[in-house]
Amino acid sequence: MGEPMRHVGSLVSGVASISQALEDGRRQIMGVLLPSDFIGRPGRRQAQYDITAASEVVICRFEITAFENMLRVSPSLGPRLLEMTMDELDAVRDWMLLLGRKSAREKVATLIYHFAAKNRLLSGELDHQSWHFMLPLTREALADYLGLTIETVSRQMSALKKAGVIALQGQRVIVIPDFRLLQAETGDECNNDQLP
Amino acid sequence: MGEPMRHVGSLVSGVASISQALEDGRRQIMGVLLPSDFIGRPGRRQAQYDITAASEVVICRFEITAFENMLRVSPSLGPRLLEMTMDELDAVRDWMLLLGRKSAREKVATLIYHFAAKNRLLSGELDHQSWHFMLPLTREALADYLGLTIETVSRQMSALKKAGVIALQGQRVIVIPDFRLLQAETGDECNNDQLP
DNA sequence: CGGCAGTTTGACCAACATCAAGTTGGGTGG
DNA sequence: CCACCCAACTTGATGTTGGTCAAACTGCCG
Repeated sequence: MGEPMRHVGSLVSGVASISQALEDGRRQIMGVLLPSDFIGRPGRRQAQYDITAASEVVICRFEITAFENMLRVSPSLGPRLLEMTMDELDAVRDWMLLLGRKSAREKVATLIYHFAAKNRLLSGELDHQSWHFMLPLTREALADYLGLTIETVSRQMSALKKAGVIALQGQRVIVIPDFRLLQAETGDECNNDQLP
Repeated sequence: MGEPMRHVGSLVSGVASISQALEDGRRQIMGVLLPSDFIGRPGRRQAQYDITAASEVVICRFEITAFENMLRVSPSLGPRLLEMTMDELDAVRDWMLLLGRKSAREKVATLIYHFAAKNRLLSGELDHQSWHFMLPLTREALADYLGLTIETVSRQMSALKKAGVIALQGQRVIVIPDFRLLQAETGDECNNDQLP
């Protein structure tokens, strides 16, 4: 409610989250926005979700009407946006299985696995089994993304550390000695064995 | 895995669900398909989700390649599909808040509220405060949709009945004496007061 | 009149939340 | 450069919600 949305855009650098909250403060993050992700909804003038920066961000934004014109004129833009929207829909549907059916431990393992895999893919170093990267979210954001409390997230991270599945350098950097060990904790049993 | 998808389509009549499962049997329904809903994903040859009929259904289906040609040729089809996909994305994001942050009672109340509202809208009789309709899903499907067990769904239905928020006729027909009473149980506190 | 799938109810238990201290570590001012 | 500060995080004790296991109930169909 309040002023209408005037822009859509795309994230150029940094990390942000898209979330929704109940009046009593309960919050659910529905997605983490990374560079190249689209923000906003052409065809609608009313924001429904909160976009929150999780770091310094750069956003490339368009007047919403201008973007809608581009959409009408450029023949490649529509299919591209449809493709991105469908990818997002698939990602969000996968996350629903996590929210509705996974245990706290599986949730935390899955989240770490996802971020690690994305980082590894971007850097192109697929040959190493071990890996380390920086979590772009606070524990509170992690909790709101997983449908857990901060304390439960923290406890499960400690448990995974004790089990040797991950190691921590400081509070944000995570080391993964063996990807398959981590994958085994996600509950997916996905036989995507492209690892040696 | 297995044979590639050869068709996309749209639901003409009946009710179906789209779901995903873990190997140990845990299942999450990610959406309920009603007449006019689209099924499938142009641009992809691999089914990722299970579509399960919840009643007799009629489906209008297309060869996936034929549909992709229509998409290229017809100028109104792309935007239409984009609009539908974005609507679905919004619906699914709203459901994530339910899965991650709502109590069992709020989940059950929200689901009943949604089905009732949709039915009421379709029938056009917005003037009555009370309403009755038939739940199109078994308790098991309800549980898989809400991320709960059958038993918990059953208990919460009984609790709402005892509280006078709903009444049951048989096991599938639900009577709602006062919509606002039901809405108050959803946890949304949404001030959409278009009721008298 | 069974038979059986779907549902309800009860007793008990485990997982996660809540409440309450502690601990860590990065940034700031002295 | 050090000491302090404060937000973010961890850990522990306890409570509550929803899951599990088990038994009865309903109603539809043969």
